[in-house]
Amino acid sequence: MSAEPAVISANGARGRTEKTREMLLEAGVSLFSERGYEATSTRQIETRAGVQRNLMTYHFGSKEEFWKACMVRLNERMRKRLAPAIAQSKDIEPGERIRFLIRRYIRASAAVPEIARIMFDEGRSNGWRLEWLVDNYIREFYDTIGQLFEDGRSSKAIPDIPLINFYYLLAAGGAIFSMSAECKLLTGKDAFSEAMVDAQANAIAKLLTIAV
Amino acid sequence: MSAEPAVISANGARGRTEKTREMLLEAGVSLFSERGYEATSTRQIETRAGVQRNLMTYHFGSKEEFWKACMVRLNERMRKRLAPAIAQSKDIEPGERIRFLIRRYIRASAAVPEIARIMFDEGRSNGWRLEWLVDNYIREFYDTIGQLFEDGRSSKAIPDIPLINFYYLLAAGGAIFSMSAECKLLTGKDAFSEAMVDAQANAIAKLLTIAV
DNA sequence: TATATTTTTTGACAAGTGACAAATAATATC
DNA sequence: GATATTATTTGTCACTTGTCAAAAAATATA
Repeated sequence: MSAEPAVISANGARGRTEKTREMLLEAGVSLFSERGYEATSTRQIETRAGVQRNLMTYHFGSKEEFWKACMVRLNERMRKRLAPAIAQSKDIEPGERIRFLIRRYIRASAAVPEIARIMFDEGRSNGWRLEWLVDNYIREFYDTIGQLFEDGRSSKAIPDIPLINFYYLLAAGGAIFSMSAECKLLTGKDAFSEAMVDAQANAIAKLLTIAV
Repeated sequence: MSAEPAVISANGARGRTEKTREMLLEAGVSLFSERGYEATSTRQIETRAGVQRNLMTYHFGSKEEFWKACMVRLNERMRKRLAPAIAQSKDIEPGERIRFLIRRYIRASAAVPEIARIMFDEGRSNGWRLEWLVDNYIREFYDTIGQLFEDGRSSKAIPDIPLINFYYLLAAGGAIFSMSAECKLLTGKDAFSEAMVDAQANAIAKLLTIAV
């Protein structure tokens, strides 16, 4: 009754701290994507996380730093979904490859709709958040899409439109999931249902590629 | 020096009041679309409008009613751009008609980018604003698109994808203008330049229709 | 067990929020 | 010109915001 409690305490302590941070990050990701940065208060985040007031400041220093931590987490979540798709795509013949990747990207957009929401939000006006997002993630993503675009163009798999428009159409492919509340109210349909995600993935893949 | 000032005063009075409302509405439209409803304060609106504090409450009753007035104004602005396009389209042969309307719609989205911004913003989560927008404008717009979609399908001018996906792709066609700040930072290009608006209109029209 | 460290809890703050009400100024009506 | 109406200006309210600081509790280290 001396060694074991010590170990349990040690894990319990780290576990408690970790859980607090975890709950806060999860609440932050959903609230920032639902309401935007300015419209989300630290107290709202703490309340949804089910933790005490001021724990966000303690664990992350400031609302600004906390937001960045949320973005890191979101991006990691997206990366984990896209990485295997990219790996798998290597074995697919060039013609079908783009279509496959677009479908997987749309599916990922549905699985992590918070990213598109935040991009639509932050992309509107300049500021430290947009700058941070572009510097840390968006630029790299854009370059990746650019590479894929060139490959697709040279293998005649992508229609003749400029990269920029292709990129923003791809990004906009997640709009239906971003606007899931409107979609439900307008059409009565759940944007996240398997059928709907499938339909959207197929529609975007069909439109953004040339049939063989 | 008695008759003239009276007339000027009379016009000046109504003119002054009208100008206050005008300045407020213009400030509201831009601020609501830039930052969203919750993140925009009445004092910010009044400051940008260049009018005194509390004049928004006086002229519109509350922030909520003021927001609705801003939405009416925005919708009117969009309607004025789309109405002539629809009238013109009657003379165009069915095959080319959809393409023409899509191009005009995208151009209108560029001319009034605030609408798409607010839709991306409010479409995310339920609330009185989304409900109001759907009831007053979005539902009607969706039905109009639905009509056009059916016409386009029966004349084989639109690819075989469901209406919902077609609709959200069309709506998202304005994303590049919504995210003009990101676009500029990412690509260095102005999303509102004539060349870019043209490219986007052509790209969406090309992808969402079947070439003859 | 005693002590040091980390985490949680509570208290407080200056600044900002939307809204109400009253005082003042400007304009319309007679 | 006198009076009524409308518009603007100023004052204030209760509430929320992000953050700092200190007290309290929990855990780690010795």
